[in-house]
Amino acid sequence: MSKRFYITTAIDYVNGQPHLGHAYEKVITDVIARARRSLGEPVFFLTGTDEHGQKVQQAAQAVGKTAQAYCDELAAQFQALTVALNLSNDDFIRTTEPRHKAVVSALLTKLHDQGDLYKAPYRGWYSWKEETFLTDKDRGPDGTFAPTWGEVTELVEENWYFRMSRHQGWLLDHLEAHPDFVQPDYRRNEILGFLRSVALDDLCISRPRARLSWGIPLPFDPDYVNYVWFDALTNYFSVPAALGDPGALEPLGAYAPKAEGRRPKVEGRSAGDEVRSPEAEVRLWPADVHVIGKDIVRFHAVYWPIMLHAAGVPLPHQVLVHGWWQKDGEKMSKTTGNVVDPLAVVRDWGVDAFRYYVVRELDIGPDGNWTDAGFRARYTAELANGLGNLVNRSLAMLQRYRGGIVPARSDELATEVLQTASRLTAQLRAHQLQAGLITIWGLVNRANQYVDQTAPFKLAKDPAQASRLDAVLYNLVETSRILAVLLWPFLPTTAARITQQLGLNETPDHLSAADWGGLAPGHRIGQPEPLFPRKE
RNA sequence: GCCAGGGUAGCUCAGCGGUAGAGCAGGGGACUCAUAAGCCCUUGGUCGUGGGUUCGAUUCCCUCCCCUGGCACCA
Repeated sequence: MSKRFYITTAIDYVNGQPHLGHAYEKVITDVIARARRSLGEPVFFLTGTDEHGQKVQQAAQAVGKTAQAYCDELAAQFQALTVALNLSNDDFIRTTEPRHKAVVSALLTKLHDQGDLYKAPYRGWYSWKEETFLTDKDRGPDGTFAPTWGEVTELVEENWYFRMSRHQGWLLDHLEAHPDFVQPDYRRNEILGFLRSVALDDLCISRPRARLSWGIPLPFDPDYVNYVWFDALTNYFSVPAALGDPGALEPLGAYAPKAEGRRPKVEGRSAGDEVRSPEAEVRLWPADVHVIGKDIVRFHAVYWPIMLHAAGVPLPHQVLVHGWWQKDGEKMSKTTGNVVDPLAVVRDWGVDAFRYYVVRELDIGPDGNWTDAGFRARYTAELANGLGNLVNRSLAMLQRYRGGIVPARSDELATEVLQTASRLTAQLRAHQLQAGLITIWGLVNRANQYVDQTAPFKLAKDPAQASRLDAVLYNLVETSRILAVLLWPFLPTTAARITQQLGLNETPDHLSAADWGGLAPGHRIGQPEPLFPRKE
């Protein structure tokens, strides 16, 4: 089997509840994943949680739980989010899983044996209360540390470092040679600017176990655990390796852990069945797209490629960087309460309304602004009155005038529909999701216009116009069918409902079905039902 | 402080040498299949400021102001 299109989200740190930012990143990743499947490519979509580290250890302690129990609870919440958002992820990685830890250890052992890691002392100001080193940024205006830090003393601590700095020139060359490696371009330019102007330091990759126990031990020095980088970033690589992907195991050579042979287990999903077939050989690495937020660009565009390069592992093809959401023009903050709870929106408006709004409102890259009024406006105008009403009036007229029986084929809208599908295909390949929705709605609007121009409700009153009415009705229901196919990556539930109302059994999950003439004359459609009920 | 991007209709943005466009919002109209939805028409702008180049600048150049992002520094 050929290599799958392998796409990942960032893994979420389990120090709080899932919020809009988490949900947004997962939705756009899911749309890309579904789009590639719809285009006929095998896909592997990975998401998960980042569970080690001091904050987790402290948070667990604060509520009197073990770190593991605390992580289990929060991981369950993030897994519930993937279900609520109707994500088609093929696996869900938790960094506390043995399959992940084994790969992290293998990678580090290889680097250690190669001499890419070294131990060195670190001297700094340490807050015993907060259990962290402070920097000059933490000093007050008078040069002292604020009392909130508690006792602060100068401390010397040995730690392990990764020889990152020596790869700076190589990375710069790589970025210059691969314009797609970081997208959008302005993010790439920022990284290029950074690499040209700043000398990279080596990366501190450990914490003494005495100070931080909740982490993956360094395989060559049991007094230390991993600090962030090789733990969190490696998740993208550890899943393919654990699944036995030769593309991931071969670079590790003798260091490779034994593959579990376990196939990804994600319950209750419909998409990507072929991906989960147990016989299929898993070929994922290198990853095609890492979807991340702008706050972690440097880790993914600098640290991660250098880590992989040093280990002799092929690099992912692209880091795709999205922006952040504001609420009503202001930063979302728990303390002020101006937050958007994605689960509440899904509950009140439906998962597809949520998916639609976030993809339609914000292009991948810039920051966006969530307003409840804007959400409501798009829901009403574009989903209910646009798409929903079109499908509803089209099916209702076929039921009323032709008893729900599809008439003879007519190709009046065929050209426009195929042009839409063609344009959308190109946009999906380019990850232009917002543009894709605009393209689809161009067809929605055209079809609504077509109803008024052809006025089937007038034709129905004149028996002499029967064949003309047939033609118009065919164009409308066939357009509705193809809309379901086009919408699938974005609004899978809605797409399935349209197909179902059309009385079809298949799932509209392949763009190849967007070919004109798929509805057979004589087919009996089902009953129309509003897709997006108007709210009050 | 340095680098990049941006300031165009009430809102979100496109245009980038020949005195401006889209969507939404606002106004009007004809219709009735439909979730009182949809369709058609339409009012809105001295294109951030001040200069310059040009026959002519929103469009090119310079100054300044403001916003956003990145980096650095200080705290």
